[in-house]
Amino acid sequence: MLKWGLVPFWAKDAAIGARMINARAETVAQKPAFRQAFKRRRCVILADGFYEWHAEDGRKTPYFISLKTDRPFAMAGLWESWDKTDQPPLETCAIITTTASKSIGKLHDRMPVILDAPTATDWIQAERDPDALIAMLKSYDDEDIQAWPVNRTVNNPANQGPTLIERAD
DNA sequence: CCAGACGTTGTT
DNA sequence: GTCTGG
DNA sequence: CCAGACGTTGTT
DNA sequence: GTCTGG
Repeated sequence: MLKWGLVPFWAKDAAIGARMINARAETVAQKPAFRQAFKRRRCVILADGFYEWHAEDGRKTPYFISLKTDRPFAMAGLWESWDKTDQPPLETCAIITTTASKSIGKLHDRMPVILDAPTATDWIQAERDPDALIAMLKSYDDEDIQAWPVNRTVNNPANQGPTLIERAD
């Protein structure tokens, strides 16, 4: 079970993971925290949607973003194993972000990298040319994405359940 | 040379 | 572990 | 990102 | 107002 928040293998303290939730596609191959995972430990994180917050009238309105097919999809990720304690290794992951597609860009300037099924398979192959990997990290086709506002109860991560993704206006 | 950072804009 | 900044 | 704390052992 | 924790 991967925990979100990538803890680099060299970290002295697992707390660094809290700041390693996302990795930018533009720099993931260079950054010390991610580049080794980029070479050897790529993964996909499956979801049926994600949230972005849109600043409007001094408030941040959360939006639920998903595929028009309502099917789950793969997000490009990296994982690490951190083995600096007596405990079993801590396995963690990060989600790669890229420039928002045109429609999502109205809400927020970044979005997770969504991979279609064949590309997801490519992404997790052991040996890949770094340039080919980077080329996979594009924003997803706007035509296939839908978004709608949801209730602000989603702002508290303790809140769970299907009502969080119901449309609210 | 050593000290300090190592990342992104998010909720796991 | 490796790079950057001082 | 938002929610919640924010501090010390105390008297303007 | 700003920082920390989740």
